[in-house]
Amino acid sequence: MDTVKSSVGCVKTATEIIGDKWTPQLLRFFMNEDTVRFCQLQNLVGGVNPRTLSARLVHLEEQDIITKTNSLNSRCDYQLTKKGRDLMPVLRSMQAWSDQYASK
Amino acid sequence: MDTVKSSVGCVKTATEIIGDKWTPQLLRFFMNEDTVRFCQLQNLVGGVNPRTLSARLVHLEEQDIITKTNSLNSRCDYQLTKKGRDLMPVLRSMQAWSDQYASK
DNA sequence: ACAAATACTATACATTGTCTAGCGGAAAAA
DNA sequence: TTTTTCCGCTAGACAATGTATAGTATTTGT
Repeated sequence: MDTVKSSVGCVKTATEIIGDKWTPQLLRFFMNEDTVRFCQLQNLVGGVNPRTLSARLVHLEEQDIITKTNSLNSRCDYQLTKKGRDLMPVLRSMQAWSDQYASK
Repeated sequence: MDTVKSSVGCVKTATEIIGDKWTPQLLRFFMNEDTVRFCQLQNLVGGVNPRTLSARLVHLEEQDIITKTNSLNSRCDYQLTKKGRDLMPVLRSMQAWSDQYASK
C-alpha cells in the first residue's frame, strides 16, 4: 500500500463548521452585514427552519465564530469574531468556485 | 460599506459538494495523490463507512468532480477533473484556517 | 386594545448517516 | 487446484440529524 503521510494540513476543523448544512450560506451574510439578526437570516436564507437556525447559531457561538449580544428590546445581534472573520477567505473561495460552475 | 455587494456570489453550488460529510476530507487526498482507490480512502479517512463513501464518490462523479476508471484487475482509480482541481483553493483555505484554529 | 414582528421552542415526522455483515471477482498462497 | 485474502462495493437494521408546522413570550406600532 501507499504510505501517504498527511501529517500537515488537515481540513477537519473547518469542516466541523463549514460542513454543517446552511452554515456557509449563513456566514455569507456576515460578509456584507456587520451585525445580523435571527429573522434576517431566516428571511434571506430561504427555507432554514428556525430550529436548525437556532442550533447553527448556538454552535457558531460555542466555537467562538460569532457573538450574540442582546439589544435592548429583546432583540439579538450576531456578529463575527476574529476567528469568524478569518473564515471569510474560505467563503470567498467557495463563492468563486460557485460563480464559475453554478449549475443554474 | 464598499467592496462586494451581495447580489454577486452565492456559495450554494460549492456547499452542495463541500457540505457533504466526509467529502472535504476525501477531496484532500486528491490534492496529494494523482489517482486514489476506494480502500485507500477508507483506510486513510478514518471511519467512513463504505456505504457513505460509495454515495460520496457517486455524487462527485455525477457532479463531474472526479472520474472513475476501471483498472485491469477489477480495481478502480478515481481522479480529479478540472472542475475538481478548481476546488483545491477551497480546500487549501480550509486547511489554512484549520491549521490556525485546530482545537486539538 | 389589538395586530404584527422578533427570537425563539416543541412535537411529530422524514431524511441521512452509521454499524455490521456479506457478496462476487481477481490474485496470491497453500 | 483449492483456499485465503484483498478489493470495491451492497444490504438491512438502527441512530442521529434535519424539516414542517405550530406555538410561546416579549415588544412595538396603530
